[in-house]
Amino acid sequence: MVQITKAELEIMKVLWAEDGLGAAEVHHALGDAQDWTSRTVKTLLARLVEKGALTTEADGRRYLYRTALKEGDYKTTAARQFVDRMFSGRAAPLVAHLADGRGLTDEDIAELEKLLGELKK
Amino acid sequence: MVQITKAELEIMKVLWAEDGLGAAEVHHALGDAQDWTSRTVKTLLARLVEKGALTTEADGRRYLYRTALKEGDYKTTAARQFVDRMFSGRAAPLVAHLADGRGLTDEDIAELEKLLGELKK
DNA sequence: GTCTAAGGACTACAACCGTAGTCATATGGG
DNA sequence: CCCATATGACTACGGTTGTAGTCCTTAGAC
Repeated sequence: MVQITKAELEIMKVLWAEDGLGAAEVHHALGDAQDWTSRTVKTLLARLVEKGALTTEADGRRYLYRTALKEGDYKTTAARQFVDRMFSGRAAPLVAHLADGRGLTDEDIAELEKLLGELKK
Repeated sequence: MVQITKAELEIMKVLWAEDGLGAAEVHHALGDAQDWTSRTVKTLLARLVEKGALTTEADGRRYLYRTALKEGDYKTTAARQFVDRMFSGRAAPLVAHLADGRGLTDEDIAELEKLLGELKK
């Protein structure tokens, strides 16, 4: 699985939300969330293409960027890696730590219960 | 919260398991898990001290290293950061992604149910 | 007492990351 | 037709990380 950094992930999020944007559009979509110049955005896009996480399609004299890495696949792998590194692969301690401190919302708990119900089938 | 890298985390794990070891003992405890020279281990220990994640206590002409950062605190923060970055802070999608693919073990599911039961109180 | 070996302090160095700048080109507005 | 501007290609640069090496001191083996 491709390794995506924190900054690059922000770019991927934009393109997962709307695929096939040009660099300027990605920059715009980031808005104030990330205070990056268009140069920075383009560097990150280029690095993602190099890594194989994005593909380009010529559109006149610019590129449209498309995700080559599926959001779900990436997140599944990332979650797994994280849990392996931090919690020896066990999900329960992870959730316990999340609950600790900030606490899970009631909604989180309800969703988790529903999920567990499905998993047991 | 101190930022701890992947390699540094391996060192912390050793000291969380048994606090107050010397550099050579940490190196030994890592065993074959990490194929590092003792130099590398000492560099990582020094960086962790610099970051404030460990403290030293002189023991003759060597140091004993002690954790200054509690395992639970660190893991809680790390888990939160990860969930925020990847899943907008929602726990349920994270668990869903973990379940996807490898699947959670029955034990995981049982633990999670127990945990949810406690959380609802 | 002398020499080796273990320890800590300091230094190294390439790859990666965040954040951009420069350069050449090409296009659309006037 | 010309020029500002947008775009992509390439380059930059300091900080972090992984992975060590060198140097100096000192304690213990003999």
